[in-house]
Amino acid sequence: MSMITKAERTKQFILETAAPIFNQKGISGANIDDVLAATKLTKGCLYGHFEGKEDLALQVIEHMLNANGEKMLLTISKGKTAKAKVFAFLDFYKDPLNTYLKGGCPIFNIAVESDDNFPAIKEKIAGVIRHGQELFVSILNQGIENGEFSNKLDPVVYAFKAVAAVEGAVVMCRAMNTAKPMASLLKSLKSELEGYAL
Amino acid sequence: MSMITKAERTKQFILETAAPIFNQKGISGANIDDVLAATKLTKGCLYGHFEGKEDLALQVIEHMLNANGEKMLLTISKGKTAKAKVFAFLDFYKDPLNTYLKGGCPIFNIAVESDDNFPAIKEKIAGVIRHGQELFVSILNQGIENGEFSNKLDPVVYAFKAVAAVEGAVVMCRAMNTAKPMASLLKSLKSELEGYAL
DNA sequence: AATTAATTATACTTTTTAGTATATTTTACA
DNA sequence: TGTAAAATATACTAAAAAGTATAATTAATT
Repeated sequence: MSMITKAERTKQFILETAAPIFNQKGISGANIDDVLAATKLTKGCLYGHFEGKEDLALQVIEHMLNANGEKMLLTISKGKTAKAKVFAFLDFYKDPLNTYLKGGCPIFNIAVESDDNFPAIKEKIAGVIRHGQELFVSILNQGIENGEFSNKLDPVVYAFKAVAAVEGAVVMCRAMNTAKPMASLLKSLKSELEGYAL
Repeated sequence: MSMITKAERTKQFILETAAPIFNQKGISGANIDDVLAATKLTKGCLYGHFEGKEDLALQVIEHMLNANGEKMLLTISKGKTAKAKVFAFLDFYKDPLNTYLKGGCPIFNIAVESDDNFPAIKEKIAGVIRHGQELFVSILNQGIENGEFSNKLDPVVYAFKAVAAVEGAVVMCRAMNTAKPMASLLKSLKSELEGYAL
C-alpha cells in the first residue's frame, strides 16, 4: 500500500518522460503528440493531469529544475572541503555530450528560449541562477574563512566566471560534438582557483 | 539604375527584418505570419522569394551568421596589438541586454536550439565556432611571436575559456536582467591575459 | 510607350497541432 | 469483491500555421 496514488505516479511518469523532450526540442518545438507517443498514453489521460500544453510545459520545467538542483546539491555535498565542493561542481558537466538529462543543461536551454518569449519562466530561471551563484559564493567564502583560500579570491567574480564558462562550454562542445575543450577548460578553472590556495 | 534588382533588395529586406524574429523566438517559435507582419509584405511575395519556412529559416540564419562574423571581424580589426584585438572581442557583448541584433548572440541561440533538432544548422554553427576559435588562437599566437605575451600562455585554452565565459555570461545576464556580472567577468578575463604580458 | 517578365495582393486550401466530449474499460483499494 | 478513480478508445471541433492559385500590379527591356 503505497501512500502515492496511481494518478500521482502517472503524472510523475509524464513529467519524467516529457522532460527530455522539452529539454531537447524546447517549449515551442515540443508538442503534445511527442509526449503522447513517448508515454504511450492517450489525450484523455494527459489532459486529465494537465490543463493544456502551457500547464504541461510549466510543470515539466519546474520538474527539470528541481531534479537538476537536487542532483547538483548531492554532487556538491560529496566534497568535504570547499575546494572539493567547487571541483565537484565543475565536473558536473565534464561530459557535455552525455548529460544526465538528454539535451544538455536545462537551465541554459530554458534560459535561451525564455529570455525573449516567456517572462514567467525567465523569472524562474533567473531565481535558479541567482540561487546557484549564492551557494557557490558561500562555499568560496567558507573556504576563505577556514583558511583554504587567500582573501585575494573574489568569490562573486570567480563563481560567475566558473558557471558562465562551464555552461558556455557545454553549448560549444555540444555544437562541435566534442568534449575535449571542456577538459582543458576545467583544468584551467581548477588551477585558477588553486592559485588562491594557502 | 542600380545594379541590384528590386527583388534582391526585397529579399535582403526580408532577411534583415526576419533576423531579430528568428533570433528571439527561435526556429520553432518563429512563424511566417510574424515575418509578414514585420515586413508588411504578403504571402505571395514571401513565397516568391523563399521555398517555405525551412528555406527562409536557413537563409535567415546564414544571413545572421554572416552579419555577425563581419561585425566581429570589423571590431577586432580596430585593435592594433594582439591584446587590443582580444580586448575588442571581449567587449563585443559588454552590454548583453542590448545586443546589436535583438535577442542576444545568434550563434549561441541557434546552437542551443539546433544541437538536438537541426543537424544541418548544427554543423554550420560548429563551423562558425571552430573558425572563431582558430582566429582567436592565431591572434594570441601572433601576440606570443611579437613578444606581447609569454609563451606560457596556451592560446587554445585561453581562447576557448574566453569565448565560453563571455557567451555563457550573455545568457546568464539576459536571464537575470543585469549587465553587472559581465563587467567584472571582462575585467577578470582581461587581467588573466595581462598576467601573461611581457 | 508597348510588351513581357517579375513581383505583389487577395483569397483560398491544406496540414498540423491543440483541445474536447463521452462511452467504455481497466485498475486501485477500502 | 464492489465501487470509485483512472485510463483508454474513438471521434470529434477549433485554432493556428503553412502553403497554393491566380488575378492584378509594377518594373525592366525593346
